Amino acid sequence: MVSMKDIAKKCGVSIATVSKALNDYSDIGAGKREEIKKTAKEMGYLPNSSARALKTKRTYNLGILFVDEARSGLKHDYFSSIIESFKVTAEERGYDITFVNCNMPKQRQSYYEHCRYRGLEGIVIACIDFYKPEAQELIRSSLPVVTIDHVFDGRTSIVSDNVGGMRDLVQYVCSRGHRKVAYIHGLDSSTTRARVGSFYRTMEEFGVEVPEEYVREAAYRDTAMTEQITYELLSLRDRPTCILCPDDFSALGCINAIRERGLKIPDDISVAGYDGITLSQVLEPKLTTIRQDTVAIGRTAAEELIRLVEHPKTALPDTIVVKGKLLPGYSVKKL
Amino acid sequence: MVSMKDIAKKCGVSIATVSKALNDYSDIGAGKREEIKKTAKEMGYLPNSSARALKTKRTYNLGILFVDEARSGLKHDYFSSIIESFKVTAEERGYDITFVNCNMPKQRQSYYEHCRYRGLEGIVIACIDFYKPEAQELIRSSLPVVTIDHVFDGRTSIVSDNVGGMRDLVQYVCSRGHRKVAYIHGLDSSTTRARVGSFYRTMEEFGVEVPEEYVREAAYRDTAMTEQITYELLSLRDRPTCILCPDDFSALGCINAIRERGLKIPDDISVAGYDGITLSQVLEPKLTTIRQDTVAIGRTAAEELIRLVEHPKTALPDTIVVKGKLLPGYSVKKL
DNA sequence: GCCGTTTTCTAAAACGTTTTAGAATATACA
DNA sequence: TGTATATTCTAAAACGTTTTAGAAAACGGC
Repeated sequence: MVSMKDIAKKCGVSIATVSKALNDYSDIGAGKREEIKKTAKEMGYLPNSSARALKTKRTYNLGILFVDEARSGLKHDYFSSIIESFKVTAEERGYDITFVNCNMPKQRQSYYEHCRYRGLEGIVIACIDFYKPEAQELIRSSLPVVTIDHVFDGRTSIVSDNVGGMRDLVQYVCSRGHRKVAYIHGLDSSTTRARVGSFYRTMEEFGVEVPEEYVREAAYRDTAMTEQITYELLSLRDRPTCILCPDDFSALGCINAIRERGLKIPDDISVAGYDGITLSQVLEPKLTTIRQDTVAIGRTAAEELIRLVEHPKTALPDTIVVKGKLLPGYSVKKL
Repeated sequence: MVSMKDIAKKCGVSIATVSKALNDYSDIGAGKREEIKKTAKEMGYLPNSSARALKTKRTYNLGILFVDEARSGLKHDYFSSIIESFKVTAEERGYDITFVNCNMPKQRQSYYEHCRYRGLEGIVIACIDFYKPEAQELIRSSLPVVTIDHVFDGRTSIVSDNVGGMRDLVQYVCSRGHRKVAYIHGLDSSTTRARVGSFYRTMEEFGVEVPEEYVREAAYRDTAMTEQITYELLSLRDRPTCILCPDDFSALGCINAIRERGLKIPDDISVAGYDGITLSQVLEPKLTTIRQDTVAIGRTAAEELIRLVEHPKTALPDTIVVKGKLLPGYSVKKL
């Protein structure tokens, strides 16, 4: 590997001069600068990021901690879209992205230790069990951290507008005349709590008291559970006219159950999802859902994290809410 | 940040001794070693990977180049599953994963340059336009490279068994009595060519000549195109009894078109996909498809890449074919 | 021709490790 | 007891940068 020393020798100058020339210091004469740059290119010189990092204490490397219990981390459309957007923005700003290791073998380092070891300058955390001690250690650490869809006191977090999203969805459903609305919500999490709360409140605004048996729980993306629960909802004496699902994917289970019973969507019963992933708009009928703005979430997360890294003094921690958008689709009938 | 120097001072030994103690050199007395390790832990010491990399020329960092034209890189279930598996294996072997940057701003580095700069020890390439000059530069470089689903002379590649997979699928379809089988295949690529070739050959083994109008082309995952083409296939005087789709997701377009025409799957017409993503087994009816073994592909890619990195002499480049598995589902009727 | 500036360059230290070569001490053997 | 051999430790160089402090040269003004 050709280093600055080689260039210095070839150009008959000192290493310092090479460094300054390549970094456009005003110190160096224009002629010499160009000559050095030229021979650097000719010799195929590339800077060594390790050496640079060692000296400057800047790695321009961000970490991304992203693993869910189900080991389906990257398969989850919603989160992988966010990551993709985060990556694009970070790279445009000159940062690389490294996964925070979670499967290390011997001498197991904690998340935090691993981040320090690798010199990651900031971490974005998503889709993880935020209450694991290891996660807490990282979140409580002095490293710049941005969390997604989970708020921590004194830290920056980007959250999808679950309250507003669910409000819009319920308002749409109610405005189409539905009053008997069932909600199969996800397992307990801050996201779920926000949506459930917003569901109840908005229904109340429409003067509707939701019967207890209309509100059920199923794991996100678990079609088998939504299918089973849908059967039970359909068997109620007072059957709902519309079923809200935890997310678009699990809505498939609901849809299957409905069709299995020989009912038509939306003629006999209405269905809505949440997320607005590609799938939802390809189903027949198009699913009524809330599109979460994954691009904005990812981009904002990157911008905020980089702000924390580059201006630790002035960057105030904050909770940023990213609005979603109703995709009306055709799965909710006008009564 | 506490460094070896601090530990050395505290323990009253030299830096060299600290280094050796922490790295379990036989040089250091057992007592001293434990004492040093203990105070290192107490002081919250963490090694500095940049310094270590600078000295040892080993970063234990692998790159992953993964971006498709549609910018939907991480959304593609098949590839993101592979990545996930690659990541798990690499991390177990002590390597971290960094994305090879493709959105750098000024002084744009090529993929190759970026890999060198970051000291990535090996690169896995997937889901990219392999013929871009920039990709070629990387593939032809001296860096250890493993490609996925694309074979390059003299390089290691992991490919899904498209020939065998399509053979199994066609054999299954034919064994259920189908002879009029249409195939909507993906856009031209080595993967597509393998599948199309295998399709024709296997049909031939069953003594069937496939009419030209049965073989159509649609972009992968493009439901609008498969939908349109399915309409056309259904309008043929001699309509096929089974339609093979480019992949599971795009099969949705096909299914929608069929239902729109008032036909039932599989009673009136049969459908099959390819990939075996979660979605396929959640559709009603369960989709007949080939499950590509993304876990094995990712794991093998990591193992081979690490082999190339650690044993450059003895690691021969090779093409490794990973078998898939037929998921019969219920979308192909027995005639 | 002298002095003060400006411009252009360099020496050398530093970042935090690893590692080589060798020093110092302890141990074994005769 | 003296010598050969292990054992345990250290000094110092090296990895490839960046940066500080200052040297040398060129320039202007008088």
